[in-house]
Amino acid sequence: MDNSRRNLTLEEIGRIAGVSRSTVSRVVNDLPNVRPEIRTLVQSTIEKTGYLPNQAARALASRRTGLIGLVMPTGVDELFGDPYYSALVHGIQEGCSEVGSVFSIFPVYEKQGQTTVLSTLVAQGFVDGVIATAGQRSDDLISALRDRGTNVVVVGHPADSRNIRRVDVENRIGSAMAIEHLIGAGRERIAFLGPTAAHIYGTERLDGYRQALDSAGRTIEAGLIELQEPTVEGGYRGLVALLRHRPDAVHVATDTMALGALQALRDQGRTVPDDVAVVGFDGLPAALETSPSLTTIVQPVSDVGRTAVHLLLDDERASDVVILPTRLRLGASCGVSNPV
Amino acid sequence: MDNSRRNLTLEEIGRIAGVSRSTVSRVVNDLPNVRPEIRTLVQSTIEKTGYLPNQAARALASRRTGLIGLVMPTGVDELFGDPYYSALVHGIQEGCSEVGSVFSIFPVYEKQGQTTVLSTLVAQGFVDGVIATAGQRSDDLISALRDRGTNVVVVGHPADSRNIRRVDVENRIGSAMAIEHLIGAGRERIAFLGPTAAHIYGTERLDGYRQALDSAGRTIEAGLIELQEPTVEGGYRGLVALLRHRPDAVHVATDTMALGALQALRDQGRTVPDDVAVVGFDGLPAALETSPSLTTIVQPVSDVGRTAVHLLLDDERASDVVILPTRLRLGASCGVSNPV
DNA sequence: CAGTCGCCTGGGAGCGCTCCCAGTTTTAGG
DNA sequence: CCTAAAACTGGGAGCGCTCCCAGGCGACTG
Repeated sequence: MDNSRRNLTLEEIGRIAGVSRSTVSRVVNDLPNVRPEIRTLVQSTIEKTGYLPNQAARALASRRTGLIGLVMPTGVDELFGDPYYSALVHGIQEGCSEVGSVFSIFPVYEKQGQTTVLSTLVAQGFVDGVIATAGQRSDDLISALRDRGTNVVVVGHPADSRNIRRVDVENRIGSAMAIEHLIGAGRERIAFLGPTAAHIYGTERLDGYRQALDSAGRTIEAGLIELQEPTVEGGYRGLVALLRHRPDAVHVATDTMALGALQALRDQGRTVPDDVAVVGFDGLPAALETSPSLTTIVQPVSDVGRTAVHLLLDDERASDVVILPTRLRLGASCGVSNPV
Repeated sequence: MDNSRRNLTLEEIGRIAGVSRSTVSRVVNDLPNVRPEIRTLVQSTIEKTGYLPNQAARALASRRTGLIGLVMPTGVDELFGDPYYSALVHGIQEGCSEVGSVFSIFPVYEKQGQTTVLSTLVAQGFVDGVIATAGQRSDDLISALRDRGTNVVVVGHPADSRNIRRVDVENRIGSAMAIEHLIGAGRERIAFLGPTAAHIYGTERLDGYRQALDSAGRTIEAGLIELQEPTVEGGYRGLVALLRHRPDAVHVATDTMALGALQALRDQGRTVPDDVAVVGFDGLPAALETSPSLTTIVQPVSDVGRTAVHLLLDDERASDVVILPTRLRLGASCGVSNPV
């Protein structure tokens, strides 16, 4: 391999191999209509010269870059450490390699006009499309991208979801499953502990809770519903508040909160699942390591990432919203023995 | 703002404003030689039309993209959760906004030929330059990038550092400071607990330990040197092993290992700093929250990131290697009262 | 009032690629 | 062996921008 500074062009490779720019282009892009021996010849001169196509020129001519961006309006501090994002990134990565794109994370800080900076970059030519996660801080950005005509797919449910393609999970059905499971386990006073109303997924999960109780003919007791920040601390506080209303089960709408809730139950001398059964939501890895292990509603985070990539690159626009199913994963925290 | 699908071009903006493509370009790029009233006029039509320059065309013509990439050959799982990376990313982000570049993280998985994929992307036109962190897994990649002629700056010390611009910290001097501090505190049997030899920074820190003891006229006892994986567990194991040689102080060469070491000391019934003084290395946030709080050698991670960006974009190539100083931060784990 | 300089302005010439079409060669068919 | 179709090949015409140069114009000089 030649380590020359300057990069060669298609034209030059063609000159060396004794063919035209077009033929070299066909070989590089693996297109048909090249005689096998010519193809081999060209391939070997590409190899020999260490030629790499210029992405800028390619992007300009073809109007595609082969780059997909994940914008993260959450600070990097949150990103680093949240297992949800880790799984999501994995899924996106997988999806990208399936479609032959490259994947890159654009961390966005909220300082002055960063949103502007971002849409500038993203809007024109840098990327083929953008995946963004819904959340209070990103919703403005998402709307801005949509209004700019940027190819964007949202993970989750932004406040303004008009005209936005998105991938989400069955929040409502998932939480309903959790409640049905607890009812099936003979629980009478089932509480809900979830994130504040600012988080749309939380509202959806609360809806599922309400619907499931309703369908079972139970009354919904306001005191058995507690909303807190979706953090470990929020879970702890929320559970302490709930205990005053003597629940015998609680559906904690995020596993992170469930971690706090389990700790609170321990500190308050309640045993899980005997005194209080717990069912989480999310299916984070940490939920497998609690004691007792957490029964939870698993969302297919990795599939969400993969699906987002495909949706982003799907020209046919088969569907604008894809909702992926959630499933119940039994642990020991709900008082039901593991399935066969 | 007009949300038309198709993006306008410089030429079209010019036509609307009644000026030429060149003048619009001057306004967009904030170049001189435009009459103020014309500038205002053009700016307002740009505003009105929502025009954004095409980055691909710009990159092709100017040979610059304004994008800086951080390649992460460590799996995303490691990345997510390592506070070192979090600080580094912050620093790079800062540096980028200082020079007006955009910053993007390229996660690289080690699957088949990902290295190839990466250098393809990175080598041509996508980015102006790449920042890579040194480490066993990334060293091949770094060499490959260098050989391709990619503009690259390495953070840390790769195995093969010939012809590579890099930013590093004073590992040797830092550890020497730690030892001098412990000597000054009256410690007699000072141990070293660091990462295995595969980690070059660890070797440098061990060198600092040796030099400082040497300068103080002390003998170096092989049993007081212990190398383990640079994890919390490694720190725990390493400290347990060291205790057989009755140290009254230990310099743990990474704060992560120090976390494990402190736990081990606690489990073994030793008090810190009375029985064993501890000085760490890195200055991670977690070191502030241990009990007792960890005295440690702080490396300016954020500055490392900023410096890397400037080095990457520095045409003059003022210097090829920048070594940033480390400093001692006093905690309670070394048995010296806090400074005034 | 001519000459010079500076500030502006417009347009040509690419950057290296893709896309498309017109040619040329090969292959198959009659 | 001729012809039609298929397979292959080369080059023109951009993609939208930057860079550079030539020219226009007003202001200042002597």
